[in-house]
Amino acid sequence: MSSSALPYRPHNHQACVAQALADARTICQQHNARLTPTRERVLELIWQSHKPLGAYDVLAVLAEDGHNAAPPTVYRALDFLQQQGLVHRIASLNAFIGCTHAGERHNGMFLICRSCGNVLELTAPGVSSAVTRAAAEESFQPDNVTIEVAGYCPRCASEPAHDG
Amino acid sequence: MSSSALPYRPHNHQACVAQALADARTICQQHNARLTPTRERVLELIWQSHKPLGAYDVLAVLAEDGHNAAPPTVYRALDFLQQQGLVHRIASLNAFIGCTHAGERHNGMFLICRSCGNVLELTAPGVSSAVTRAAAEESFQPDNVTIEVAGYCPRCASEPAHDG
DNA sequence: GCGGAATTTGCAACATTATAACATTAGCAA
DNA sequence: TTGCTAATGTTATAATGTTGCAAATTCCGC
Repeated sequence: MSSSALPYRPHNHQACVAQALADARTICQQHNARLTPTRERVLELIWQSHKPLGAYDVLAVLAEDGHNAAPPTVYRALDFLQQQGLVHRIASLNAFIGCTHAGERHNGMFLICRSCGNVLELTAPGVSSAVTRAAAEESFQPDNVTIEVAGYCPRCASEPAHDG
Repeated sequence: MSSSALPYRPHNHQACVAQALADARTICQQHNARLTPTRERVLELIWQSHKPLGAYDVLAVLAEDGHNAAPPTVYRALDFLQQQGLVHRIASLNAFIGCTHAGERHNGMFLICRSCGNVLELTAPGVSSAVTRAAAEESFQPDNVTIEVAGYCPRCASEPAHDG
């Protein structure tokens, strides 16, 4: 269900998407949640690259599909997908990305490349525990942790701007 | 220039603001940056509580002041203040808060109370180093790190909704 | 002080992101 | 079928953020 540093290496992205959709079906079934055609299509679009996609980008593609959709359609689908743990919202970009750890209990951390735009989601236990510890020192009860790191991915750090 | 867990305890907030403004003047002088009246006023407004303030909230108060301001005025002032390290933007809230570690080299981490809305900024070396390490493992060059923890502050965790 | 360059602000319009409110339809079970 | 709930459609609007250009202010060398 996962692999590491995927976005930075060439890979069979078709398979990547197919796997994500298959996982999503399984997960929704387990949750007794309905992965309707609209929701599935939105998930597919989000997964079309490892770059986060804005809600209105999704909307535009739905329009091309011939689907006469309005913003609430997209936001509702995205809300649903987030609740099922299938996509994440990147707060610093107002955009959404497919979760590469769907179904796993995880605390994501996102590495966002300023140059190519790809985002890598990591499970970083060391970071999570450090955050929990720091919060505990202030007697703060964490509920949701957002960690987003903007910078340069290995490829872009050496040569500029890739599209992978 | 700092103290710990300030927002959660009663304190002389007048002095808190005055100190922040005094620090800001010093810092801007050191940077050869101009803390103009508008910028100073915006900083003061941001500091009026330990709750983050939206750009349009600032705008509304400026309007009450009789200042005929438009959005760019506020955003420009906020950009300036961010560049000087005097305020932080909380991405998950689209709002701004005064920096409690202005002038210090720091990597902030924000504890955001879902109940009272107060935000505590921490310097968390353990967290920073864990993030840096995790990024390094992926050969990623971090540039800017966002860490925002939503949850419940000590006061609200016991009894509901304070205003401090 | 004076004049030119650079910074800052005013202002109007616009772009982007997100939500509210209410009507309609689809899925499903008694 | 009937009736309930979840999901979607539809319209309008709210909230957040930006662009571009003109006017004013400030800085700085003279």
